[in-house]
Amino acid sequence: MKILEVSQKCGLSKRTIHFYIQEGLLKPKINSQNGYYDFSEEDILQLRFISMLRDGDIPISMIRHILNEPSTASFYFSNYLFSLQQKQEHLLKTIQSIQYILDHLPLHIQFPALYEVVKDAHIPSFETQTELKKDSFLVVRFLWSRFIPDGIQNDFQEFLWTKINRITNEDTTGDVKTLTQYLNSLNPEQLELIFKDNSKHYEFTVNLNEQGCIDYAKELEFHIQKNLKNPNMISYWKQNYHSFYLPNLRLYDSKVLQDIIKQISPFFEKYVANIHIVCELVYQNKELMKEMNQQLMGYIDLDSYHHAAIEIFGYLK
Amino acid sequence: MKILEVSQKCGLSKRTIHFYIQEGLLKPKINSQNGYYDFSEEDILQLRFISMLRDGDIPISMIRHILNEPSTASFYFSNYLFSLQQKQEHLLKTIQSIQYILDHLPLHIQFPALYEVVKDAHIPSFETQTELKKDSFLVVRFLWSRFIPDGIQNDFQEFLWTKINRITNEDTTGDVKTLTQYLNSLNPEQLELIFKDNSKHYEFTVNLNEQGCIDYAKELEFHIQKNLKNPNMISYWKQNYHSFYLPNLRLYDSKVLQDIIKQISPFFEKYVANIHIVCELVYQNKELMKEMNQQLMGYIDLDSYHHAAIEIFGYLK
DNA sequence: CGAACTCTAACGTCGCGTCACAGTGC
DNA sequence: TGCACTGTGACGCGACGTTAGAGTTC
Repeated sequence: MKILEVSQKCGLSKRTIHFYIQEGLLKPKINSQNGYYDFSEEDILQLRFISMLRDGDIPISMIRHILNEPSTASFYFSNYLFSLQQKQEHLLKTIQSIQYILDHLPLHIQFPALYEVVKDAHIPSFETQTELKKDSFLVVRFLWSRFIPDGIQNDFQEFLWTKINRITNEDTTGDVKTLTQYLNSLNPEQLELIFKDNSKHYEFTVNLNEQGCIDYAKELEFHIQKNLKNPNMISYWKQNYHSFYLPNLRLYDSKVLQDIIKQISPFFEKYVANIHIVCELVYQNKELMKEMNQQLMGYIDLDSYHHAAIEIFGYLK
Repeated sequence: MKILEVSQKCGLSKRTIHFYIQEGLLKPKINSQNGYYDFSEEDILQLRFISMLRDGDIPISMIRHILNEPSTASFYFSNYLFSLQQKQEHLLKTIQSIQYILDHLPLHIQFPALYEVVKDAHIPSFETQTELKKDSFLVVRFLWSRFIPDGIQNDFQEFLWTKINRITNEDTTGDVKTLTQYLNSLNPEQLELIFKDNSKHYEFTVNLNEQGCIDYAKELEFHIQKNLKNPNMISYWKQNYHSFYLPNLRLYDSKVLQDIIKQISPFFEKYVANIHIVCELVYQNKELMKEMNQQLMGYIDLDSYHHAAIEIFGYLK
């Protein structure tokens, strides 16, 4: 399909389509005979998708990130909604101010008087608030969605999911807030990585058989030794421990939440069991554990959260 | 005063101030010794003014027009308010759509499903509506404000002014709409000219004494003759007759409105009387009137509105 | 053959932020 | 002399619109 037809089908100008291609939002085939683009039906769908998001004034870069890694969409939409709400507030106040100006404009408008009217209208300045939403929406998805690979299927699951949201939202430890803050501090590449990693890692561990667990444990031991010798790794871990790893571990460790997830997810118990087996194996290596405790003094708690901590540190690359 | 101090006093960056100077919004003195700007207290006021309007995201060009000719401020603010209201509507709908997306996002976000959710969210596209406000605010000011040079001073005047607004708003002839449309079609320079002209012309005619009227009548005769020989003038008049001159004349001619204006304005009767005298004098020149009727066939009505029409045509430059 | 189409490249928009550079004041 | 200040000039951003030019298809 050539560009004119696509242009008409999507209601976008040719220039706009060229621009999206240039920006890497669309990668149509190229006819090597003449260098013309050859658009497929999928390209059309993608263009329509882009067009719809652009209607909401969603920036190109954000659309690119969403296309690259759809799992981050919740993150971007959630942040975007927040920014729109701020804009909306500002806009409302501005409208009131302009209305005030019009209502108080003298018949013969001259400078000093006009200045006073505008001053009294108190047009608000727009400072982007970085204040965090206390909404746990993002964190809940980040933590638990991987364990429900087929999504919510029935009313009971939905009920439980709502419950998880409520409980997480009522969190008083500050862990949810800290995690939200951490996710917001990441740049898009890091975010993409972490979201991708999340599901890849889940898929890997849940599918381990007996021998797989043993192999993985050995691999982890090896990696932990390597990582402990790498000062960059050590400092990376320490930097992110309190803002990410610890709150993460604590939230996973919540009995209440685990019980619910078990009911929703057919795989969660398998996942927990495998992690448990693997980490117990590594934990046998007393010398290694001692070194870990020394090197990561204050930045690890092998007694309370050792299972997951061992695995996460070994998984670091 | 040097720029750093100004920057602090106004809460604007040095770059921003430089930019405003470059854009002609501010014209501070220049110290010829070293080429540094030397800001006055007035400059500060003006900067604050600019800054306040910028807080409302009012474009630089609009601010420039307002500074150049404050009397056009009502026009710009009024239009700007309208555009903000449209933005607001769009923003509200968009927020609802994004909210919908977040509410319906599947746990595992993949492309085809995401597309469907976004599609069902119906993100509205933003088409700038050129639909006119039926508000007569602008036209009322444009028509009548010049006759109240000292502005509204007391409750009685305010009462009458409100009445004028109401009556004009209820206009059923379409003249108000036509005029609003015309004003909106002008570019900023034309607008500036027409608003400036409005009050200059008023001041001139209201201050004419007996001899002044005679002189002005002669001048008009001369100009009319000249204009009738100028095809550009003829076509200019014809082009603007139905969209501007005629509705203008008809609205001025309204007995109801004239009666009210007379009560508000101490000068209106003088103005009307002078115009009447001047035009009657020109009207004596039967030959000229005949030629006018011929040349402007269908685009003048010397019988119904001859007074003002004669003067306006002669005043054309 | 000419009209309509295709590509790429480059400039313009708007309100500054952010260098870089050269001169000035204390 | 050094450091903070002053000016000007140029590039960058974002999402395209708008030519302009060279090649292609029908």
